[in-house]
Amino acid sequence: MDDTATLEPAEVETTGPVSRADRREAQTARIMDAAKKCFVRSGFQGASMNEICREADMSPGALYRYFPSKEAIIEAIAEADQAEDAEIFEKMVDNPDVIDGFVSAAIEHLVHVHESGAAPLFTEVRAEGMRNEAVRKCCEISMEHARNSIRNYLQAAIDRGEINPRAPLDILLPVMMAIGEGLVLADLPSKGVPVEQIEKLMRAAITANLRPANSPANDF
Amino acid sequence: MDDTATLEPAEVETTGPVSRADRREAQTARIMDAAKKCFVRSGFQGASMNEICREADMSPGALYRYFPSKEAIIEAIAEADQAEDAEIFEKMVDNPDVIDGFVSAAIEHLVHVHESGAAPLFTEVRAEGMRNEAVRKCCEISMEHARNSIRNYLQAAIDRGEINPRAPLDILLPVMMAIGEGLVLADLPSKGVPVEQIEKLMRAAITANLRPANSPANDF
DNA sequence: GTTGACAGAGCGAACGTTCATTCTCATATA
DNA sequence: TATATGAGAATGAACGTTCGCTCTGTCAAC
Repeated sequence: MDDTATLEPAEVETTGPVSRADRREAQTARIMDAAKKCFVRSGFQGASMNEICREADMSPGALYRYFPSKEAIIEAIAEADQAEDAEIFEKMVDNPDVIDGFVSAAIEHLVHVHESGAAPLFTEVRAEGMRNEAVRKCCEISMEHARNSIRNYLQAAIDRGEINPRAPLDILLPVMMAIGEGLVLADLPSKGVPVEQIEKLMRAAITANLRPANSPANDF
Repeated sequence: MDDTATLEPAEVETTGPVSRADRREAQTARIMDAAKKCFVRSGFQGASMNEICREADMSPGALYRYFPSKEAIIEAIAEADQAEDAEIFEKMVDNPDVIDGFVSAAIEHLVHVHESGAAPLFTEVRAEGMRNEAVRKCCEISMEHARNSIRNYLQAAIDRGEINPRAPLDILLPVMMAIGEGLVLADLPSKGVPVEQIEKLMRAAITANLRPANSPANDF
């Protein structure tokens, strides 16, 4: 009836053999995909291993060959989730316009979370991070990674005299990231708010706090 | 050893008797307080009824006289939590300066969540709302309540010609609320960011989007 | 004022179920 | 044959909830 997963040994690619390592990787990914669905549906604690096995079309015995525990699956997902996000803010440095660079990165993140339907998972990871030490660590590391990328980016712009932030970076960064995270978690596009509008308002908010010095006529 | 709760029939107040209804109310509150602690510690699904009973210093049999199920406790807490928040935005209308009114309300909310240590519970409620219909409804109702309060407040200011928002209210409100929620959930004061600084940056962001017409010299 | 029936409150063992995990055994690959 | 992979029944612990019971305070009847 379902059979949604790519499982059959042949037919998927024309290649028949598939090395041991490749199969292991594919199976691991299959479990993580299934687990994500279950976690979104039922939460980390609410999803049972049986539910995940059913979703992955796999027996418990098989699953436990790839992950030693439920906890390990949660951690792997949290890690993958956060690693994905970190990338976005690294591309930011290529944009010479610091405000456009930051806003574009944030919006790209927002669109990515929206389109992949990851907002519930994101929320779940956040909640789990409040009590699960491993998940918290993982979140903090990726957060700090992003924060450092942004900090360097903004500091360079400050040094060039392009912006004159309303507060020291130690204050500004956490606030800007909290604002961004709020916008991402709310998943407004799914509620009918167009991305372009979100971007416009966000840009105004960020501009007001970064205060570009040489900007051609701020219109407010 | 602990005996933290107000349980003893006498001694708490000079009044000895304590009516049946009063005791019921007190016990209900005691259970909800204990449950909150457990939910923060272990999550809605991770906290067991036994854990809650232990925290409330009460047997399961006794607890089930007050709540028919674990689900019912969760709903009661979510409801109380959200009802508390709604109040803050109703007092907002008393402030004639619309930007100050909005920002002050948001900051008051933020401080309240920070001081009551409610951020983890808030996060938990959000996550549970993603899958529990009753909790979702409860969140949406209180959200809409707050949104309506703010909408009326801003619309009046628009009609008076005091502000000229950068976008229609249908767009502006969800964005502003998402920003506010992000700031509340991040609980920045607990990470060393002073409230006054958050307020300053938030005020700039909001001002940039509401665009007060008669404001004496915008400094950006 | 005493008595006795009654209702609400509370207790904690016990229930059936479900959980994460393990074990045993079969199959497929090399 | 040797080894990695898989299935699925089995396991014991923990879960939410229920049950039968006791205790305590209230109040009408006398």
